[in-house]
Amino acid sequence: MRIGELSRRSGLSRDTLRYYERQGLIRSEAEAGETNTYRDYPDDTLMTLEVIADAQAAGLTIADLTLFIAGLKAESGETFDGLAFLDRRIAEAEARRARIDRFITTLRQTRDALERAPFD
Amino acid sequence: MRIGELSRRSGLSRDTLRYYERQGLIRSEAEAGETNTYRDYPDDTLMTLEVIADAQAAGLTIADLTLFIAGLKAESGETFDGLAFLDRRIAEAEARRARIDRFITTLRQTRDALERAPFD
DNA sequence: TAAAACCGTGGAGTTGAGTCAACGGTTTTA
DNA sequence: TAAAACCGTTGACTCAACTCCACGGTTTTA
Repeated sequence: MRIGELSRRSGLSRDTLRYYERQGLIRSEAEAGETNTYRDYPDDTLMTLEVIADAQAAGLTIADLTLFIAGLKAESGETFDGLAFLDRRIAEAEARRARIDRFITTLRQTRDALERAPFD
Repeated sequence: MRIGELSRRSGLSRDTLRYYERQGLIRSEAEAGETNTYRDYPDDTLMTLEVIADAQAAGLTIADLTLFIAGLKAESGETFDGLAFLDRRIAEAEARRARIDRFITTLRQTRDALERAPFD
């Protein structure tokens, strides 16, 4: 699919998609047998973009993600300690989730207090 | 407590603390009866800083937090729709939480796959 | 009491993640 | 077939959240 369609379906701007591609997060090929230079994205790019959004919510930077993607497909064994990397990210994501949970509790308490005493 | 101690105990730099104060997130008084111009933070600032960190994990910007704090203490009733603001933030925080959960699942699956096939 | 450790201000610089503008080529549509 | 709608690149710009630096005053410590 071309960038315009991917943009519509993902909700991300064309600039953002090209930016992600420059950073190595997604890939495209030149459209087959065309004279133009238009990008052609495979359908599963939409799923990749969802994972990217999830990872960002969990606090990973784009550089982290690049490393992650590069590491996972680097079959070169020793250059990247995948397990350690993953364990670290899991712990960080869980810590962030705990913070969010705490904040949701704070918000709910505030909300309830405000609802009970609207004219303070 | 002075800024150096607050910095040590919170893990935030002195510059960050002064930045937060400029943004209205925390407050200090001049040290009582001193000739200097040193900031003096109340002990509960540490708790405030925890809430700020939680809120940031939940995706709020510092501007959001400033608004939030200002809104809650503005007894001026009409200028700020506290309930709507809170409901919106709760929904956003929950959405972010769901993304993180999904990402943790992804990470765990990746980790398990890597552990089972370490020499791919 | 001098050195070391703190603190203050003002302002410039950095980083991450986009976003925008200008300019020109390509497809699609009326 | 011309206008509208796309697409490409390059490079500058923005914005949030810090971070650093220079310079000078204050406290604490050896």
